[in-house]
Amino acid sequence: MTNVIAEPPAAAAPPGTRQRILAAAAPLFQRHGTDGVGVDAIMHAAGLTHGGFYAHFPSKEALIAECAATSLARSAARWQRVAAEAPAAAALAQLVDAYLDPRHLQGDVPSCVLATLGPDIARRPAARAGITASLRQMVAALARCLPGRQAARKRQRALASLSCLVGAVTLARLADDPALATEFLDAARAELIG
Amino acid sequence: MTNVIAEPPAAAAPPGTRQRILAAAAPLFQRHGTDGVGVDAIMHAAGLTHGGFYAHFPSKEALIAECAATSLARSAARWQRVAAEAPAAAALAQLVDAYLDPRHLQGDVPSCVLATLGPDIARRPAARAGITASLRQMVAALARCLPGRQAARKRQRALASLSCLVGAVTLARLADDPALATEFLDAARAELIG
DNA sequence: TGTACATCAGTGAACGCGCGTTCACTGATGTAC
DNA sequence: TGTACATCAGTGAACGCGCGTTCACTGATGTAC
Repeated sequence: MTNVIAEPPAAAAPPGTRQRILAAAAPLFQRHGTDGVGVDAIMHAAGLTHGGFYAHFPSKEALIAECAATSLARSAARWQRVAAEAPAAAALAQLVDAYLDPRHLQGDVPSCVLATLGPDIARRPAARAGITASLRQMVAALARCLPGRQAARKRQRALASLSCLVGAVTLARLADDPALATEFLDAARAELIG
Repeated sequence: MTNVIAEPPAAAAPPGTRQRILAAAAPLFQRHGTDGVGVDAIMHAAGLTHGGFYAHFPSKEALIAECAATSLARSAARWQRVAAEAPAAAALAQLVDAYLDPRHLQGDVPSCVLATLGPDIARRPAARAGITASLRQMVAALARCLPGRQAARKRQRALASLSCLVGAVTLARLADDPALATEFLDAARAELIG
């Protein structure tokens, strides 16, 4: 520590393993919460032992941040693609239907991090900073799909629509009754795509 | 343990202390997450030492469940009161404005557990079971405030409106930029009360 | 009124456990000669 | 082609710490006589 010359970073690991850890962590965090899974369980799910974790990430906190960021970035990229390629109404229907897919309520299909880890991410500065750009992209993509003439009005509706989507999945996961859960999803869909 | 005769339950504590623990725990859970605060910190905030906790609650899990349940029950009762007493449009405006109050974004004013602890509660069966009745009451109260003739349509809009409220606060807390956060709150307000 | 005793909410030391993190080591891979 | 060596991703034992929980104890309160 007295040596001023910067040491080389901890040996570069092959990119494949890093991605495997991220891929293993994402669904575990979603299902159990970020505090509900340990580094041990994540590495085990990736087919490795826990000791090797720190060759790929400086801390669990960093993994959480990167996990949230890449997960939402992937969603944002897909939204942008759909919004750019499909006609507005069809694109909107496609995004909304995918987001409100009832299979997200079971554990088997990974859902959106905003609805499954939102408040958790909000409390972690690094994670929060890492997702905001994607959040903007998703709003912009939604705005492009919405009807209306004024850009400001479209943006406003996009912000409210995204809120409705995230809230509906949050509440559907919260309701201790499958019928009520489905009602939340159906009501949001009806509100957003008539 | 070999004695079959049931022992009396752990000495009944005065009701005041129990409420103090609940009142101390609620804002801490909201700010730091349920895994981010220990029994020690909660009892300290209530002006007690951690050892006494188990005279009032069987476990931290039980405290979390009761905390979420009573917090949302209080909200539900207020919504029902407002919906019953004020004219529909005024009641809606009052509920929406209170819910989207930007002061909830700072830590000082307690916010709604749905937006601050939603996914966390959803993962805990006891907590989830304890809030569902209040969730229904809030939907019913909102439905009474919304314009429309058919009850089914009003209920549908109430479900979507609650989703929009919860999602807007979740996203506003998530956005790493105060301007974007305010946009989410304002857009939801505009969507719900023109 | 005064004394002895029972009650019991709250105390704080102690427990076992699991977590995040570190680190000396292994063993497979590939390069130098 | 074969041997010796360097590299380094991954291993797994070990660490310190904080957490949820337990429990023997304290000391204030109130009741019995």
